[in-house]
Amino acid sequence: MNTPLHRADLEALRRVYLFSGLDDDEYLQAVSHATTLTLAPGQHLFSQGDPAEAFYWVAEGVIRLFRASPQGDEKVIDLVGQNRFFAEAVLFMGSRYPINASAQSHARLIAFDGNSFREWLAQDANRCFRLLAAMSARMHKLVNEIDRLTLMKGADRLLQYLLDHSDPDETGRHKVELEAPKQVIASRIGVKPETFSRLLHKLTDIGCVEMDGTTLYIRDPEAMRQTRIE
Amino acid sequence: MNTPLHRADLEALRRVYLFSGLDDDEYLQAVSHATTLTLAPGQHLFSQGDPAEAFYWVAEGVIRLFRASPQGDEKVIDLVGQNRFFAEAVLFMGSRYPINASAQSHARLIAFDGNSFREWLAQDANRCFRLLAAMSARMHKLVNEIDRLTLMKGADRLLQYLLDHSDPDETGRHKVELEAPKQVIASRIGVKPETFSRLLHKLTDIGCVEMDGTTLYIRDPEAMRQTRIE
DNA sequence: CGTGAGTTTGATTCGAATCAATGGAAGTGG
DNA sequence: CCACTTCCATTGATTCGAATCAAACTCACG
Repeated sequence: MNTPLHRADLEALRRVYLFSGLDDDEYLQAVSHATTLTLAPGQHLFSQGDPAEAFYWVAEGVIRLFRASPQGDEKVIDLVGQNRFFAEAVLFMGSRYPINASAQSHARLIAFDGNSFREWLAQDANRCFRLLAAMSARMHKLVNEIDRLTLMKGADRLLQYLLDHSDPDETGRHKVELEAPKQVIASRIGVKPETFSRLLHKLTDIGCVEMDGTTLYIRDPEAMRQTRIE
Repeated sequence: MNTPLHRADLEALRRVYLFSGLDDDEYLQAVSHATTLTLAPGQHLFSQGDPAEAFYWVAEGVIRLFRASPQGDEKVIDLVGQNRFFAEAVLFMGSRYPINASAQSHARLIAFDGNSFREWLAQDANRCFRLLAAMSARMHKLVNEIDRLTLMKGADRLLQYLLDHSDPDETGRHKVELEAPKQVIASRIGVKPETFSRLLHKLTDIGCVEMDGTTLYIRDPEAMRQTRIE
């Protein structure tokens, strides 16, 4: 289902770093080959090894990026929410996606055709610089991820994840809306669902966290940021 | 210790992807702000959080890139050997190195000044494309790394590492020269030294691998590539 | 209501870390 | 050249975190 871009998406996209500060011409040229597509919850977008012909921006919903092992286990590499790009790095690589992507929820995506976008980039080194910066940030995140997987225990990774995803709400408490079912978050932080459940309970027992269905509240984020769980 | 580039390095650098296919002018301009520096074994190059003013190419030796935990443990992210770049992604980021770098052995590096190099890049989108490609490849490697850390057991990661670093030698056997002390390789694949030792023995017991001090021989790489250790 | 996916809880197993000690190999200095 | 230190690798005993296996429980949905 490919259609032109909605008005609202055009405006939102223009504010993201990759496109900010462009004049009208430049911008319209950049998005001229972009199309909207809609995914149902669970719908598959691309698989590891598929030829990479486009990259994406999430206008609405959550996309699950994951690797699958030969045994059928899957490891969620990232959950990509609103206003974020994914798979943009692939445009300069072996031309194959290194991961799988599925819609975690109902989602609306903006797809950028790879060839057209490369042409657009090639016209101006400044445009490339934006992309380079975005990719650097992405790499930095991946290194952090490796670091956490090796240097931290499950409980620490969970806490870290919660802190990274918390927002102060009306009452001043720090709220975390889980962006996916718990088993998916579990895979994201690198533990099994059962372990995830237990870890979460440990955190509530200690008093770090209050749980209320799919939303959590963190008691004292600042104090916690240094904390190690024992 | 900063000195101009050696003749041999100039020629070798010219053959690497980032610079290949440039005319003399372009190339000389690219390396005009590059300097040679020499590190003694164990010498520190930069720390996580240091302002990033340069990136590097390894002319000789091995550089250890690593993260350190507050507890003092360190995780080796990568061992960068001859003819490879590192820290190039940082030029477009927060201007701080996200990792530590030390010389694992005696090493000769070519340092590229960040500002000058960015200027050089800015002159031509094609130059940026080379860098984008290099960074994509790097990201792909990081994703693989995460995948292995979460989806595979220690023995599998070790085997994988050995396969990735094996070369067929004169006799047709597949040889692996360990690029660093075993404890460092251990950290690289994400296990403790003691575990590394035990895993290596398990592999030799099974008959996958022959060990001879710092060099290893893999019996049947092709068969092994699919293998899971149980 | 039933059905089934997602979550929780409990008992058990397993992989790897930890703690502790021994065994080289390389390098230093008298 | 040998004693001595030091770093690195190995080996064994034990502990610990997390996976696995198995079973209940919850709750949204047809």
